[in-house]
Amino acid sequence: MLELAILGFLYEAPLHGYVLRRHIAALTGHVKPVAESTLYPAIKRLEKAGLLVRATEPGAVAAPRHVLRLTEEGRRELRRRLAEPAQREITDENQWFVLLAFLRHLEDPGAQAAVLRRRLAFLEEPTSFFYDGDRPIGAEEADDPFRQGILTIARATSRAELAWLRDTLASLGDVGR
Amino acid sequence: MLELAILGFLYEAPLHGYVLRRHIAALTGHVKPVAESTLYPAIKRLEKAGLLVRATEPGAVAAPRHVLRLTEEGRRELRRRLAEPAQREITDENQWFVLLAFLRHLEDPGAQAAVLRRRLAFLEEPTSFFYDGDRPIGAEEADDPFRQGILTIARATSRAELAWLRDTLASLGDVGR
DNA sequence: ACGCTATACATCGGCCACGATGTATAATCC
DNA sequence: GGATTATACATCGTGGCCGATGTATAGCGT
Repeated sequence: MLELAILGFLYEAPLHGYVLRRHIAALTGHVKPVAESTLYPAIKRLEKAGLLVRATEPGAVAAPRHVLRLTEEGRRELRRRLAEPAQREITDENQWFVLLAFLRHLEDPGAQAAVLRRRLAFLEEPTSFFYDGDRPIGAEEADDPFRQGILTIARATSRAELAWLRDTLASLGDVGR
Repeated sequence: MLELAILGFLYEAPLHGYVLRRHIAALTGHVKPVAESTLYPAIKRLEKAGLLVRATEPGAVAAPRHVLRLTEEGRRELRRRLAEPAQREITDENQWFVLLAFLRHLEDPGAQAAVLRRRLAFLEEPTSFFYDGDRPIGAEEADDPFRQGILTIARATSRAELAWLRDTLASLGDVGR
């Protein structure tokens, strides 16, 4: 997820680590703060994999900056990760949001629609959080207000996202199944 | 998060690993499947910490079962973790939902309300996913439909949860700030 | 007869994330 | 004048999570 965010932001413009960090903090930081000690090793991994290169520039106000720029391979890799996301990136809202943030970099509307359809299929599967044996328990019959809350909130989110997905798929010219 | 789920389910009744796993899968599995190779080491950690004990029973249909039962210390630890959640458990919806699922085990409504108030404070903070410099970018002006979607969905979720939080706080007899 | 699925546990290696800590400089606040 | 904050990088150790793999037994379909 972190690597996807790095590739996504650098796809738009070369950045140095510090600015990159602030972008990532804005995108996911309120939910899951990104530690510097996670970001810098991640940058190193991507560099080692040949997906980005560093150029050292004298620092504007402090230490010298390492300006990070995606290689052509890095640009291909971002598009690949966007087009073929892992199932976790479809199901986990945190990861899904990161993917959505950069989905515009897939130039083919059909490929974009295909990704949205995977999310749609996931949301259309019936899922409950609690079961009585095999029978799913609805929000009305949950035995405490907190579990009711989970079901209520999840349902509201799901409804909003389904509406948005269907609208967006339609405007992408997707003909449905 | 996993440990909290284990403690939470065992607080209600002793279970063996396999059933515990199915409960956890129902609670969080559609978003983030729980691997057996994560569950069993987690159980071991909790056992080593003195929070639960195992009793081996002959297996009903297969291998012998290890029935897991919380110790008094384990029960105290669950209540402590519920009453004093880490900030991540407040901000990350996945973790927050697990916490909510077991909040009923805090017997004091005041303590329950205090936890909900922390989530309320978090949701009331203004947060945007994207910035133009320091200025947050709203859903209307986001430059692509996918980023618009993120903002739209997040807003819908937030609105639903805020309504539920205020209702529930009121019914817990919370007088507000 | 054979394979598949469910029950029921367990280990191992690798990767990744995080907190703590370190090293500088420059600006701002009190 | 001293402390704090922001900029800008980096390492290290701990520990969690995961995929792959292993070991059994029992039932069910074909």
